[in-house]
Amino acid sequence: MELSSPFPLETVAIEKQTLHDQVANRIRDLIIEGHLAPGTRIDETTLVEQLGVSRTPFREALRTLAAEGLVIIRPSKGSVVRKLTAQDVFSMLELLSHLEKLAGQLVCERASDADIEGLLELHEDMLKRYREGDRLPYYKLNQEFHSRVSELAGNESLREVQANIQARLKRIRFLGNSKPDYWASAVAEHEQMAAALRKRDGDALGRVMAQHLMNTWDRVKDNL
Amino acid sequence: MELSSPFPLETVAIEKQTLHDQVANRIRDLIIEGHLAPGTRIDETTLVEQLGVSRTPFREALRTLAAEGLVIIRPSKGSVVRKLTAQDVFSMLELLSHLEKLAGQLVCERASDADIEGLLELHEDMLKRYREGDRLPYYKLNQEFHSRVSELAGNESLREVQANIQARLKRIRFLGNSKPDYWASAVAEHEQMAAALRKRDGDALGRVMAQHLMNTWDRVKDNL
DNA sequence: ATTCCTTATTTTGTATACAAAATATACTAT
DNA sequence: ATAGTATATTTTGTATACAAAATAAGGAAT
Repeated sequence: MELSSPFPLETVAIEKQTLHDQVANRIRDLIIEGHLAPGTRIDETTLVEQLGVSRTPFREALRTLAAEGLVIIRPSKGSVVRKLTAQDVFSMLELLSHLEKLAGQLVCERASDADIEGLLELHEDMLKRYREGDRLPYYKLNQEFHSRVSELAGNESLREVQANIQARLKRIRFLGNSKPDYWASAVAEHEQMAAALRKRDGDALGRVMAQHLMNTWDRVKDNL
Repeated sequence: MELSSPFPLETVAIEKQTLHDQVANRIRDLIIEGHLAPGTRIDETTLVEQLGVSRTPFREALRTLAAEGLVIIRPSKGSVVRKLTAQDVFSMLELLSHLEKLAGQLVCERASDADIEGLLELHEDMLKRYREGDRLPYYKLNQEFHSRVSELAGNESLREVQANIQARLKRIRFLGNSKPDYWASAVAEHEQMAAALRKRDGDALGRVMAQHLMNTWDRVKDNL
């Protein structure tokens, strides 16, 4: 018999998905993809029916989403999809810009050459999508790029927080790319990021990423 | 009949605490105050009995705490109080140092004179506690000081994230003040913060606060 | 009609009951 | 004894049932 893996099994095994996890993921997607619009009341009875689960896992899932800030639970009065005010969005983008600035600096210090290479490939993919006008794939690659930078910064807490804020902003950011000239300037900023990455110039990368996010605010603020 | 208050009632009314909220708060305190030690398995049956609630609100509370990062839920295998590795703590302190740096900068730009004054009073209280050797009150005022700075930075997202990380680190940080010389240097750093606050020198304040947290790491790392 | 109050209906909150999974125990074979 | 397997027990996950609160509907008085 072969020698078994040096890692204990549980770290390798695919994590079992409990029902409430699945439900949380499902509702999260519904919110992020806009099928449950901000401000919408979350009707337990119908949603539970549509998902084919009982209220128990459903309500547990709601608590998770509430802690993530996607949903507001008003005691005895039902839950609603959190509606972001302009101020909410600004505060998130301001914070995110500082977080990604930090991530940009750290990634240049800490990531391996291969990882940087991977980021640059991602960037090339984005460019291709841009040139071909494929908005949705571009958008997804863009999310992936920002997530990956945070991940490769080598600070798990930073990664978590970035992921959470990015999730909350997903819909908003999509709007920001909806006008062509906005898209063009976003792409130009990403070019600068790539250049800084190639030089592993953390300060430059951080600066561009921060700027990128404050520009996102400018692109987005009038839609709120 | 009198004219009613100009504010709608719900904004004034005390928020109704549902059972799962109370339970979440209760368990959170138990964890933070060390009555539920890191790594401890959370036994639903006994805990539910002690709290005198049924499993439903208890489990909902657990999901909240899990999302906050205080508890780990292992599907079908029970929950445990999250145990922080040295790396976890480092990543939190590194992130927190950047967050509070930002908070320090912003508070100098955005807070009112009265608010700054309030912070300085808090600082004086801390000094008094230090001189009298009252460790626990000092500790609480210290937490309050850092929270207040984040609050007065005028960015709600920043405040939330700071509060979350501070909560996770509460126990750890207490350790950091346990040795007298550590305490002394922490107080010295706070003196610098106060000086910067008086001058509304955001850069200086940010620098000291960031440094303060990286020093916390040095004070704490050997106890992990 | 409009306002107020009363009574239904729906919706939410919590407890309990049942099912499924994991863990512990006891037994058998070697 | 020990390893392995089968069975019992505990623990977790989910569904349902009941209670309490909020909302909606209906009707009486102005």
